[in-house]
Order: sequence, then C-alpha cells, then structure tokens
Amino acid sequence: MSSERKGRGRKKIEIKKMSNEIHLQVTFSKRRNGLFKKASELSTLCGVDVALIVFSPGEKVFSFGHPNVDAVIDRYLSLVPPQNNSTMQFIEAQRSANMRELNAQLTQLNIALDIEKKRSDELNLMLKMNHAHHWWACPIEGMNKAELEIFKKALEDMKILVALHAQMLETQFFQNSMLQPHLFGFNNMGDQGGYGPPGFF
Amino acid sequence: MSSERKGRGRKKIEIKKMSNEIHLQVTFSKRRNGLFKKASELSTLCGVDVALIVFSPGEKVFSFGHPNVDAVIDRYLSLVPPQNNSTMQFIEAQRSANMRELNAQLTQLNIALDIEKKRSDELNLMLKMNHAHHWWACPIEGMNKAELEIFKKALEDMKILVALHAQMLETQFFQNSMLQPHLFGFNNMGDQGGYGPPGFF
DNA sequence: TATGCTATGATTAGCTA
DNA sequence: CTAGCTAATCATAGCAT
Repeated sequence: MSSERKGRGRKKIEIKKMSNEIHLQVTFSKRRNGLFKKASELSTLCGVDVALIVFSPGEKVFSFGHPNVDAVIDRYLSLVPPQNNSTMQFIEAQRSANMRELNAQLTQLNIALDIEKKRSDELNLMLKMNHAHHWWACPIEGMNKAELEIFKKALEDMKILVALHAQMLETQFFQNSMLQPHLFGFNNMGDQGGYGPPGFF
Repeated sequence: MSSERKGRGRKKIEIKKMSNEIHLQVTFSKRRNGLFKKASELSTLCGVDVALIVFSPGEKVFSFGHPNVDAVIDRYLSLVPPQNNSTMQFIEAQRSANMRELNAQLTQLNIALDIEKKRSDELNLMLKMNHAHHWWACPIEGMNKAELEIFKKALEDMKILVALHAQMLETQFFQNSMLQPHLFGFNNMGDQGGYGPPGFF
C-alpha cells in the first residue's frame, strides 16, 4: 500500500522549447488538440471568424477555420493592405482610400496565378489537347469520353471565368464613373468583331 | 456568516452561440486571450510555426503568428493550393470547383467597388477632364499643374493595372494563342462593339 | 504515435468594481 | 471595454498501455 502511484499529477512546466523529443511530440499532440478545441469553442460561442494553422514538428499541417481557413485568410489579407496601386486610385490618391481592399484581392489573384503556374504537372492533360494554339477549338476527335467530359467542363468554367473577369474589368474601369466603356474596348470579351489591339489578349 | 459574498464559481456552459451580448463580449475577451496564450505556448514549447487569426464580434482583427502570420499563411497557401486558384482551373474541374473562391473574390471586388461608387464626389475632378470621351487623350491643356500631376499618375496606374489584367487574362485563358470569342458565346457583358484607340499603351 | 489514467495546474463563468 | 475574485470546470504532465 505504499501507494506510490500518487504524486503523479500534473506538474508545472517552463514555457520554453522542450528538449526531450519524445516528450515534445506527446505534448504537441495534446496541446494541439486542446488548442483546436479552444479555437472551435471560441468561434461557436461567440459566432466569430477564426483561422488557426499549425505546423507540426514533422512539417505536417493542421488547420481549422470558421467559416473556413481561406475565407478568414482573405479577410485578414484584405485588412492588412499591401502597398499597391490600381484603377482610379489617382482620384483618391490625395487621401488614401479603401481601394486597398480591391488591390489586395487583385494581388491575391496574381499570387494564385503564380501558384497555379507552378503546378505544371497538372497541365499534362492540357498539353495533350493543346498541341495547336487553340486547344479549345478542335482536338475533340482525339479525345475519349472522359477527356471530352473534362474538356466540356473546361469550356464551361473558362466561359464563366472569362465572363467574370471581363465584368470585373468593366466594372472597375467604367461602371462607377462617367467613363465610357467603349473607350477602352476590353469590356466585351465576346463581341463579334471590332476587337481592338491585336494580341491584347 | 454564510459568507455568500462570493460567486458560486464557474459553471458549466453549453458550447452554443451565446445569447447574451454582454456575456458574449466578456467571454470573447477572456477566451481570446486564453487562446492566444495557448497558441503562443504551443509554438514556444514545441518550436513549431503557428498562425492564429480571430475576428472579434466588433469586426476587429486579432492575430498571432510564429514566426509571423504572413509567413505561416504563405507556407499554408503553398502547401494547400487546392483553394485559391484561377488559371487553368478548368483542368482541375474534375476534382472540385474552386469557382466559388473566385466568385467570392469577385463579389468582394464588386462590394469594394460599390463602396467606391458612393464616394463619387471625388470624381468631380475626373469629370473636369472628362468632358470628352477620350478623357485620357486630350484635355491636358485645360489642366493646371496639380491636375496634370494627377492625370499623369492616373495614366501610370491605369496602364499598370490594365497591363496586369491583360496579362492575367492572357496567361489564364489563351497562352499566347488567339481568341475566337464567338466560341464562348457570352455576349451578356454589355458590349459596346467599338474598341478604343489601338495601341492604347 | 496515439490513448487512458489521475492528481494537479490552469482556465474561466459569474460577479463585482 | 478592462480588471480582479473565487470556486468549479477543464486541460494536461508524467506514466503506463
């Protein structure tokens, strides 16, 4: 009955990098769980947006976000504006404006572009149907059913994307001012002829 | 002497959105602090990277990051490219539709633009040099030095932005190829038909 | 590496100021 | 909104599985 099983309770620890790797691993696991639980509880209890990203000692990534990580990141990045310029900013140049939000998003779009570019391995399928310059124009006959499906979806998506971007450009430059769209000519992606500067797109 | 002077101590609460706004506010404050402390401790104890972003009920933003928020976000985004893409996204269409992300961003852009719209009083100066359709082309002689400066900056900014967008569109959709707009068939963008001065830039 | 146990240490709900 | 206070609840360090 030498109940030596006692005294085994929690002990205070110093908040500094742990030396023992094994111990560190266990502690990381436990505390990580606790942290995510807390984050979740906070967002639930208070109905607020939260994003939490943790890299494990083993380089693995854990994340939590309400409503989701990326949304919160976007919101965060838009609030921590870079030093960028954009449309009509000159009008406001005299007093900084909330055009910053817009710029931040544009920056994000371009960052996304860069990221996307690096995933070129994914482009192999593209290559297959893109020997010609107009990948979307023809090589249909060289596709199997699955590829056709992808191709179709690609067209759909691209259509939407182009439309959105066109609208974005249009809106940005013209919609809110006295500027006339036709002056710039890149407001209509799908018009039929007078298409302006060769190679603009 | 029943010393009822004290609070009965902590009580268990349900993890649901709190109804009482006052309580919610206090709870948010306390739990937020606790959460940030835990996050900090985790990164210190285990020497790992952590990013935590919390938006308060009052839309204020709190963040913590080791080594810093943006570094962790970058790392996260580079490891989790599934979200946040744009170019060639159609190739991945089979996997999932990240269109929503893009849509969300565009929505944000439009929101920002709406806000911008409301500040149209600032556009008066613009009006001044925009009686003609080619606002950017001519009325220089009617400007004073200050206005000329703004005008110059305007052209600079617009040039950069448009070039950026053009490049974006070009890269995303056409890859140096030629576009045959009619294939996509979305003329719903408010086409004016005409195209501005060739060689705008 | 994760999970269970248990005695503590740490956090915090409800109040008060 | 920030800051104690207290006591009850929660989290977790050290072990064992």
